Amino acid sequence: MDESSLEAAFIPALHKPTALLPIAKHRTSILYLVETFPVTIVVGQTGSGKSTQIPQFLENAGWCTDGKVIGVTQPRRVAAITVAMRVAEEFGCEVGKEVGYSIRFEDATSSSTRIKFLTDGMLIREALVDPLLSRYSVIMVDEAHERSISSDILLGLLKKIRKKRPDLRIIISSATLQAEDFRSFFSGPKGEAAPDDTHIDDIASIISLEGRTYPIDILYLDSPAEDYLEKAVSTVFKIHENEPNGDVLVFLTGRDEIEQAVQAVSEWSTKLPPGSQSILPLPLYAGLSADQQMYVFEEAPENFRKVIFSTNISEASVTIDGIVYVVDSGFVKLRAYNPKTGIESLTATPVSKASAAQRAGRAGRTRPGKCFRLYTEEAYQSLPDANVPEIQRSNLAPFILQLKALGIDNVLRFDFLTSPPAELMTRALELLYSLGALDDYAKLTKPLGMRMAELAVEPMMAKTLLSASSFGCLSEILTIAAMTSLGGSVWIQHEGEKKKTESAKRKFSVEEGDHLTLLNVYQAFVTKGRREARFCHENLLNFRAMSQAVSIRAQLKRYLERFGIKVEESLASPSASTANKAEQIRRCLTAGYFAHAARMQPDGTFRNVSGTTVLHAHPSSILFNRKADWVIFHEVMETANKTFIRDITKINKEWLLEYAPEFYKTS
DNA sequence: GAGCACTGC
Repeated sequence: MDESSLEAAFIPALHKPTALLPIAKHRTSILYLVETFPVTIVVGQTGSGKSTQIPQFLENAGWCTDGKVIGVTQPRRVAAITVAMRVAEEFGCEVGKEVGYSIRFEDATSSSTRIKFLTDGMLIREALVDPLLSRYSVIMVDEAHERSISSDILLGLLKKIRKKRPDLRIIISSATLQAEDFRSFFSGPKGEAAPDDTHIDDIASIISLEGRTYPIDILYLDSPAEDYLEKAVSTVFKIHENEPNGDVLVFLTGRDEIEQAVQAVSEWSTKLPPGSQSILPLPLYAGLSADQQMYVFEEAPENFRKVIFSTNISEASVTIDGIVYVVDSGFVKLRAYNPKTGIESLTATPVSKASAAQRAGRAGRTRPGKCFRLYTEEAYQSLPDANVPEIQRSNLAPFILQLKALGIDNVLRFDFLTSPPAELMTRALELLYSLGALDDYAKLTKPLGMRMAELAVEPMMAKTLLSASSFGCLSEILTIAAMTSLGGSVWIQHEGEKKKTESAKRKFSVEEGDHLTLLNVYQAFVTKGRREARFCHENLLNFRAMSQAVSIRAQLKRYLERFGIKVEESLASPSASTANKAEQIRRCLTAGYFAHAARMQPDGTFRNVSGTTVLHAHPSSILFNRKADWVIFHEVMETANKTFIRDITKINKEWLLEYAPEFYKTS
């Protein structure tokens, strides 16, 4: 056979698939770098095997002698569990033996554990007890490019620890774009120590691993879409009509949009000619129950093309097999925090290039795929490289408290990967001061501030809990703290059954507000409902959330007992007990939430104390459309149209002056 | 009279 005939038969592929190189090929170089450099930055995509293989290479190479442990942090609990399970299997041991994991409520480790997977928040907690993290020989921070607050703070701590523990080895796993940021964070800017430019960085090095993805065609719109929701739906139709088999994943921003799109597609798909392949549209967002979420993982019935309309949950947290086409709206809902008002907002924002790449990558996991971006290539070029790190757009109070508890007094000087705006710091310090966690010199108070830092709830609730004994309602406040930390997932909402949910709620409602109502729900669950799923089902309660509340409550109780605070359990429902008990609970809540006070106006809306912000009771509140005067609330959030307050309780104005005279002395 | 993306101790 001559060469020319070969050329005639084969056409070179437009895109070459990335080589399927196993990470094993890099074993020696990784070990060399970890041996030589204090900090190693590993660049590799999902699927490169870095999280599972690198810890095993290190264990094998003797990094666990003398009882030392290799710690691998993950941003999410599920990831810590699943990676630990896979590594344990490859290692040939049970989870919890040589390979284990540690997350809130679950410690699957033992004295024989050598490779330990844990959430980054958990490792920061460990530093409270063991400030130099002396048990660990190597710490690998996985998915550091996501720039969560905890992984950012962890990196700052590790940089500090490294100076006192030169033997500690740090591995940071990152996407390509951010690798250089991490390197210069640990080594200083390139050439800083060498004016002659021949300086070889002796602190941090970067290694790249090939990922295992297939090529993906990226397609842009030639002119901007007026309505990306409409465009998303019509793009799905086009894919269905023109493209070969393969499931579709559509990225939208929220529940509303997703339900609309699912509706539109299912109406349209009934008009498909009989006999042709049909479409199965499915929603996916965090608010769905576990059962409803499971549908997206099931294979579509024969002659159906699965189309999943999803929030950002599928960008990193959830992986669905069989996706060949991705439709990217180009938007995501992001949380922001306004330090001037202390109000969080949640608004649809253009995605970053990093996010867009991650979304597109979801198409190429099993075979070559296509990504339809519902924006122009020009618009893509103007997107920011990465999202603004969480630390620059969040309420920092809980983290300042943790840093202080770790002995870092001068938080303004803390070495942040990216510094938070000064206003955010000031706001957090002011709040902590007003709660009594910090003294006039911004030092952590003892025991109050120290205990607030140790409790796994946000500062205002921590203050409430630590005040509860003196109000004689600790048992009740423990329950309320657990229930509010569920973040509104107590009730199950089925589509088109809003009325049913409302009447289910009414059964437990307490006139004074949401906190006492939540207390009522919990007490009914553990007594009448015997903590069973059936009770939840009958009352439209979220069983998973209620069980979670039981665990959180138990954990908080253990903390308090460790502080020497006695918890006297009482299971009387607030309505059945004296009115005095309910009042004590409301007073106690005021002692922690005085900064979240508002007063109802004649028009039914609320104003904050300074009168500057119009607040609306969230429709999920018992006080929605009811009359009230002064209230305190757990949470405030701004959406596109309105600013809502959630978990609201009626109080007396005098209590504010009684429990926060400093805070309210001018008003 | 109307709605919150995601994660964590």
